[in-house]
Amino acid sequence: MFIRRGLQAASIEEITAEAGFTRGAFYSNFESKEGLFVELLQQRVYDRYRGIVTGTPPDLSPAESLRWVAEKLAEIYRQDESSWLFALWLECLAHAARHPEFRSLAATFWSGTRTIGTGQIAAAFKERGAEPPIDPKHLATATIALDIGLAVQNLVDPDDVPLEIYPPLYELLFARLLDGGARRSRPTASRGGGSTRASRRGGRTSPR
Amino acid sequence: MFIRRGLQAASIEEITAEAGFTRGAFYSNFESKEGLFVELLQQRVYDRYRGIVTGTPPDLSPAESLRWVAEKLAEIYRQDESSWLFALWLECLAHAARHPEFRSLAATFWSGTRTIGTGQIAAAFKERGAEPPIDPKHLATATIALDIGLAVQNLVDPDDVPLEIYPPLYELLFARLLDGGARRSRPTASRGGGSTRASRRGGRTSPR
DNA sequence: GCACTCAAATACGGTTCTGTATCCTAATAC
DNA sequence: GTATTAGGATACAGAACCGTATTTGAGTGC
Repeated sequence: MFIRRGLQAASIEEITAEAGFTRGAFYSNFESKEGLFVELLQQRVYDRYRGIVTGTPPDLSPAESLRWVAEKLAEIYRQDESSWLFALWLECLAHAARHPEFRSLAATFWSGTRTIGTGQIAAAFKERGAEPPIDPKHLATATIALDIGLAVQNLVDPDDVPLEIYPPLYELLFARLLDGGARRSRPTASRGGGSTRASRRGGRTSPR
Repeated sequence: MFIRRGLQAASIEEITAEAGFTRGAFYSNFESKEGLFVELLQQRVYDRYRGIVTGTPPDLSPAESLRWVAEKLAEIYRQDESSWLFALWLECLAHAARHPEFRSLAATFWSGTRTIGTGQIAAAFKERGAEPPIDPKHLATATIALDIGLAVQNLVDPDDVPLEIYPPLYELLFARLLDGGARRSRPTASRGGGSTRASRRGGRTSPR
């Protein structure tokens, strides 16, 4: 019902009716609508994310394991139709803006991804014997930020912000950075060869 | 009332009462709550943005005019306390996710910024006689995306994503790109000298 | 077989909001 | 000075929710 109607619009009445219960049953099991929402989100969404992150084979190289996670995520988005998650995610954020106690919940959307991203980026620099120009955690944050920002702009303006720009942008901003910025630039790289770590990520990594 | 209670939570009753009118008066002047919201947003927010963009002095260099816009925006955010805009903006997006007719409205948040950003970036490349590695519009989109994504992550997780990482990240991802990627990297650049175009933007450029 | 318990149903009282239909009144036209 | 009109107030009638207090009843222990 949250998916169908949204966090705010879904009423306790609707939810319980859909489940075949009454409102009285609800109040003897949950604190509030938000309480139910939190429990559901933990069970149905976060646990799957956690499973992916913790289930990454440990013997992969940084580039390979990043691709591994990206592909698992892409699987989820494909099978779930995915747009419902995006809507719910925005509603969750909007709620968090006015209800600070909700923020830590919303934060878990990305904290896991940020952690592994940080590790992978640090490893990639170490592998090349290079010094990161900035805290790898902040670089991981930036990759997530790009993902969020592109998804949002694509939602409201798909013509000006098509999803196709994901791979070349990741390639341009991050892969090149990891490579030390010394590679020769390809003038018309808009089609992105897809041979580097970033372009392999294939676009979406934020919940959508 | 939209600011105080939010787009969804604000009732027509509250709004009219606050304005010293009755609900009957409302319905003889507006189509719906959303209709009022759209009119208000246009008048109170977008017009100010438009004024800034169109009011940019035409004789500035690309770097200078970008900084000019950034400073004007920073002024607004400072004087308005600014967090109400962020909350409203998220609610607007959440609404747009479920009501496609709202998306074009939400899109105007960034279309103006994207347009001037595109022009500035193209000019910067031309000034240096370099070929953009990707459509400048997409680069402008990326700067906005970074801004959105960092703001969102900062909202829910200010400890892991402090606002201080804005300047060095812009410096690292965009300024360096504009400079052709040939500059010597400074190992501990987290304090970002602030001498380049991107770092001068000073952080926030998305509505917040 | 009886007492007990606990989850769920029922019933209640109340608030808030919506949208419309009708009435009022002050300004304007003529 | 009367007629017109349009914006706003009033009144109406219902719908949707909420949260709680009380009751029911199916299972459980003994």
